[in-house]
Amino acid sequence: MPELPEIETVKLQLGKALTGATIKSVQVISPKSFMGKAASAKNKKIVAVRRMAKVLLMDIEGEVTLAFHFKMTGQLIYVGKNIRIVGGHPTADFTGKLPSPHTRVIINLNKGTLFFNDQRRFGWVKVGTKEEISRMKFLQNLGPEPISMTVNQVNKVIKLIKLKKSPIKVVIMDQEIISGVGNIYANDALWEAGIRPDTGCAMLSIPQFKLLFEKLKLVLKEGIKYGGATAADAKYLDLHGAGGHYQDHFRTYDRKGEKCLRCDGGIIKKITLGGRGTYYCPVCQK
DNA sequence: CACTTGACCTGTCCGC
DNA sequence: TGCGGACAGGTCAAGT
Repeated sequence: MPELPEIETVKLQLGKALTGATIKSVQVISPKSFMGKAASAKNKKIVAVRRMAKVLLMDIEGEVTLAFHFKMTGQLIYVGKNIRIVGGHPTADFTGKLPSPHTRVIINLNKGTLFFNDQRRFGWVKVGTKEEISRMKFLQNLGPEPISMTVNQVNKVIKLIKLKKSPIKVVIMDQEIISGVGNIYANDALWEAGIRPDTGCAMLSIPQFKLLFEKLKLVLKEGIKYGGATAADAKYLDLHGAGGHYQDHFRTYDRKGEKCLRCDGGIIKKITLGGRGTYYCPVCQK
C-alpha cells in the first residue's frame, strides 16, 4: 500500500516532471475526496513538491499548497500533453484509459493532466494556504521518519516506546510515534530485526530497539530503491502508471505458508495485530 | 487517559 | 454456479 517509499517515488517523479508547470484548473469529480476551494489553485505555477510521511505536498504560487493522502488505493497519474498512455498494470485499476471509473480529482496543467484516482475513496486531496495545510492536526502530530532520524531522535523515541502497552508492531505503525511506516514495511523490518511482531515493548532491549530502527531505515530505503510495492491488493502505481518492484523483495508480507528466507524450517505465519494482517517467522523471530 | 475495536469504501477471493 | 462473507489496510472516531 502507499507508505513512505511509494509516496517518495511519486514525489521525486512529480518534482522532476512538473516543477514550473502551471495548474490551469482543478476539477472535482468526487466531492468526498476533496477539501478546500478548487479555484484557489487556478493559474498557479508549481513551485515545489514535498513529502511528509505518507502525505504528498505540492506548493504552488501564492503560498498555496495541495496535499494528497493516498490511504490505501490512491494514485496520482500524469499524462503529458502529447503522450498516449499504452498498456497498464495487471494488478492496478489503471488500464490505459483516463479518467478511469475511480478518478476523483483531475488537475489540468499547461503541459498535460494529473489524475487522482482512488478506488475506495479513503484518500483525499486538500487545497489551502501553505499555512493552513501545515497546521493540519495530522501533519503537526507526525513523529520523525525512520529514514532521517538522528541518534538523539532515536533515543527519544525509544524512551517513549518503552512505556507503550501495545505490541511493538502496532507501535511502529503509530504515525505519532514514528511516521511513514505502514503494514508492509513494518512486517519486513521486524523480520529483519528478528523480533516477533507481538512482542510487548517492555520486553525489548535497547540494542533490539536500535536494531529495529536500523532495519526500518533499511527496508524503507529499499522500498524507495525499487520504486515502491505493487502487490495483489496494493493499488499503488507511480506517477507514470507503472508498478513498483519492492514486492519481489518481500521478506514476510503476503508470504503466509511460504518458507522463511533466512532460517531452516521456518514457515511464515499470519496473525492479526491491531486489526491488521501480520506476518512473521515463528522460528527466527523471537 | 491508554489502548482496542469498528467504520469508512469498494473490489476480490474463498467456501459452502 | 451463485452468493454471502471475510479480507485488504491508513486513519479517525467510538467504545472499553
